[in-house]
Formats: sequence, C-alpha cells, structure tokens
Amino acid sequence: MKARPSTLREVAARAGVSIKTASRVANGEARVAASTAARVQAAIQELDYVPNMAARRLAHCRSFVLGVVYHNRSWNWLNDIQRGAIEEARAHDYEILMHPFQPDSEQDRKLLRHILEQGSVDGLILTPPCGDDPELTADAAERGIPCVRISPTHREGAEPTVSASDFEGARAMGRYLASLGHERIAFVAGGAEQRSSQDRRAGFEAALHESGLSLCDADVMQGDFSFESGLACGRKLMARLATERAHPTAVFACNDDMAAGVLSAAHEAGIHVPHTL
Amino acid sequence: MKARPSTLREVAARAGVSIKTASRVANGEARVAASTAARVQAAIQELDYVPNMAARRLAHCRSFVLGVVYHNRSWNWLNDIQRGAIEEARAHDYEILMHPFQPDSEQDRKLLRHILEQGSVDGLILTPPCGDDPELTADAAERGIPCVRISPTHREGAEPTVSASDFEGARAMGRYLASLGHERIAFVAGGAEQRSSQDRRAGFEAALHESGLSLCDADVMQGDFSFESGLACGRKLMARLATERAHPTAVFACNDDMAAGVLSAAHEAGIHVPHTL
DNA sequence: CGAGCGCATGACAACGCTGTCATAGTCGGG
DNA sequence: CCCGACTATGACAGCGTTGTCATGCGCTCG
Repeated sequence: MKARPSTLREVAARAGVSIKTASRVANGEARVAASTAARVQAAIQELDYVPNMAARRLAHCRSFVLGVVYHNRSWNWLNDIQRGAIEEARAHDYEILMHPFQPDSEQDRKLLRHILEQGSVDGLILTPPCGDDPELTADAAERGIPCVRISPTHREGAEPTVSASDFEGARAMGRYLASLGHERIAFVAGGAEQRSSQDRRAGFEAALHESGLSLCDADVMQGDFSFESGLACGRKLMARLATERAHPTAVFACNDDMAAGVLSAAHEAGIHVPHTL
Repeated sequence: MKARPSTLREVAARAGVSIKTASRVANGEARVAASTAARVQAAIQELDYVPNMAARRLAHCRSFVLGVVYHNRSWNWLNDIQRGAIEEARAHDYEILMHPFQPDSEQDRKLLRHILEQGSVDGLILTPPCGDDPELTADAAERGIPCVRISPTHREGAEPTVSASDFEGARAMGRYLASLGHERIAFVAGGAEQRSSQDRRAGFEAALHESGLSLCDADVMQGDFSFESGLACGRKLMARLATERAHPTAVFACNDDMAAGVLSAAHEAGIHVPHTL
C-alpha cells in the first residue's frame, strides 16, 4: 500500500511552504500563522505523514529510548513495571528497552556498557537490585546518562529514586492484622539486603508496638521475594504449628509471590486460610 | 569522562584516510589494504569509536529493531522468549521492542499501528495468540514488515512460523507415562483454540494408542495455559479421586504452568506426587 | 613496451530532520 | 511619514553514516 512513508519535504511541497515551516507545524511550535499552519496540517493528513524517528534522533542527538535494567525473581512484578514503563514512555514519544542484567554476569555487564557507549539510551530505570550496583551507576554517570533507581537499598546516590512507601504500607497492614485480634504474627522477610524488605519489617514492627505487641526473632523467616522461598518459609511454619503449642496465628509476607508460597504451604498442610486455627 | 562519542570522521582523520575508508574498515568490508585497515583499527581502538546507531539507521533506512508482540497469561514463558529474543537480537546488532497487545484493546491496536507506520521496527515476532490476529498480520503486510509467528493456530498465512514439535514432544511424554504402567492418564488441555494444545493432545493420544490405551472424554479437562486453570482442573480431578473407584493415575498437562497448578491441587489434597495412590 | 584491467581509495550526495541566522513584511509610536 | 521592533518564513548547514561513482595506481598480457 504505502511503500515509502512520506517525508517532511513532500508535506512542505504540497502545502507550498518551506521544509522548515512544515517542521514547525509538525512539532507544534508557536510562531506560525494560523492559515499556513492549517494548510500544512491538511497536507500532513493527506499524506499520512509520520515523522521519521531515525532522522529525529540523529538531528537531536538523542535516542528517545529509555532502558529498564532488571534482574528479578518476581516476574509478575517485573511485568507490571514493564507494562507501566512502556505506556508512559509511549505517551512521551519514547520507547522502552528491556535489559536483563545479572550482577555476576560479565557478559551482561559488557552488553550494557556497550549500550551506554552507543548512546542508544537517553536514560536508565534501574529496578531492584540493579539500582544498588555501584559499577552500573558509575558507568552511566560517566557518560552523563541519567538514572532513576526504583526502591534502592541505599539512598545516598546522586540519582533520583522512586520508592513505594514500604514503611507506611506495612504499618497499615500490620495494624489491620492486629485489629483482627492476632497476638503473634509471623513475618516472612524479602532479600535481607533489600531496603524494601527492611522498611516493611520496620513498618510492621511499628504497628505491632502500637498495638502493644512485638515481633520475636523466632517468628521472622528469611525469604528472598520468590514464590519458592515463600513456600519454604510456609512449610517451616506449618511444621511448627504441629509441634509448638504457642505459635503465630497470622503471617505477614513481604510481597505477593512469597505470600502465595505461604498460602500454598498452608494448603498442603490442609489449612484453609483465612479460617482460624 | 567521554563527553561526546567519537565519530567516523575523527577516526578517519587520525588514521589519515577518508571517512569512507574508515567506514569500510569499521564494517569489515573487503577491498581494503591490510596496512590501512590496521591503521584504522588502531585509531578506532584509541578513540573508543562506536558507530552511531541513529545515523546508521537513517542511512540504511532500517531501524535495527524487532518488535515482539505479546498477550500472555504465562509470564514465565514470555520471559524466556523475551530473554532469548534479546540475546539473539543483540548478537546481530538488533534491539528488541516489547509490545503488549490485547486483541480487544483498540488502544493497543492503535499504538502498534503507529509503530508500524513510524517504521520503528524492521520485523515482528508474534507470540501466541497474536500470530492468529488477521488484522495484525494484514497491517504488517501492508507496510511490508515481515512477521514470524510463533506456534500459531492457523498455519495457512504467508508468514514463516516457528513451532515447537508439539506432537512429537507430547507423544514422547505420553509414551513415558504409559511405560510406567499407567492405564488411565488425565489430560489437561490448553486454550481450546490454540494449535499447540490441539497438537499436544493428538501426540498424547497417539502415544496412548501405541500402547493399547485410549483417552476417554471424561479424562480430558479444559484449561487455558494459566496456573489458575491448572489449579482448577487439578481440584476437579482430586474430587473425582475421592468419589470414583476407577480413576486416572497420572496427569498430562499441556504446559508447565498448568502442571504446577495440578501439583498444587494435589498438595492441597494431601497427595504427594509422584507417590502412587 | 603499451593497452587494459583490477584494486584501493576518495569526493560527494543522500538519508530526514532540526537549529541558526537571515530576510522580507507588518505595525505602532514619535 | 519614517524608523525601530517584531513577526512569519525560508535558506542553509549540519547530525554521522552509507552508497555511488570517479580516480589513480600498479600489474599482467600480448
């Protein structure tokens, strides 16, 4: 049908103006007479003109691409992030480039560095735990590529960060569980070094204290945000139910995947959540 | 450190050759004297030259980007595909652009069409069930953008397809189960319209027949490739175990997610796979 | 020894767009 | 009625790379 997309030059010719003026209209710049603007708009419509990104990139010395660097066990979470990033980026004429990154893979490091060198990204979104990789942020800084770190463990970097309100969220959830009358609540932690896990624990403990309760070490189980780790913690927990007289009557898991794991363990043990024991 | 990446012109100047010759060396074209090639290579090294993709794209009228269109319930599968695509693409100087696509979302359709118009992709990889969307393939064809369809239900399209050997794989697995002595094996189907599910069933049934067994309708359960559907089928199956005297002693699920669902249901019911009943 | 051929190299335009600066044309104030 | 200021528009030069074609050289074959 449309073998070759039409160019600005063609639009300009059709509207009887110079290329530059066509460009101005296409970009919605001010300083164009209403009448000419209308004429150019018409030409754009008629020719199905769509700006050529490659040319725009070249002229702007910008790539209009953002990279999302990830290394994640929770695919559900990552897919949400990915979808959100793509949508928001598209709304601003940007594209999203997903970049897998295992901190210990020299291969991944090299590829990423290559991408930075190539200037194929204008910025980077670092999902946890990538935001805490100093080499990575240093590499980006060296090339003047701005980064945003999502829920980083260490906040001292120069880059802006985006974090969920881990503390407050966990506190609210803790309060709720306490309000149901539970007196011992187990806590399934996420990756020990990830701040989000630490903050959630702090918020959770704060809620307990407000309700006159506390979290004993025995009720803290170490997970790593993955479903499997939640399952393992859940199983340990279930084993305790059988042997210990006094035990937790509720469980707080640091993310959905682990919660699913715990639930799964409960099912295995024949316990139907949220039925009371 | 390196404020502005170096250009071919600089490399050429440093090596004392013309830009074009530098280009030739950078692209490994033949027809260059070994001595000059060496000189240029040295310059490239010294200046950390990396070709500018935007310029290359413009000159080539190609984007060096492939789109992966997806709409999927099985994130695990998708992430494997994504990772594989990214790796292979990078190896060929290509990038991967992920494009979410809900067949019933006009929004997604429009965005995708826009991407095609923009020429921001040289080709499309359609994961199931997107490969079976006629409007999509037509749109792409109209703009001369080649598509590869992964495991499509309908193979009659002009586009090349990539499919796992559903039939043979399922047959091998069926044979194995039969060889273990099972005489009734339940079958958990994937999306009814997806060919991969149909083929797997055919392969599975072929294996049964070879072993003198057969698949009765009652033992076929309809899933949709998601974990949840597997769980639901598993639960139905478990219920039957309790009530029916003669029942399947093994389960064949059409993908990993559903198999996990079935296993989960078995756990719930207190059955430890693969222990015999 | 000269015509002819192949090979290494370079000059130049083109890809499509944007930024800079120049150039007409318009308008209001003194 | 003229001058400065401001507005709309255009010419042109890049952005960094590649394709086309031309050029000049040395070599081989007759």
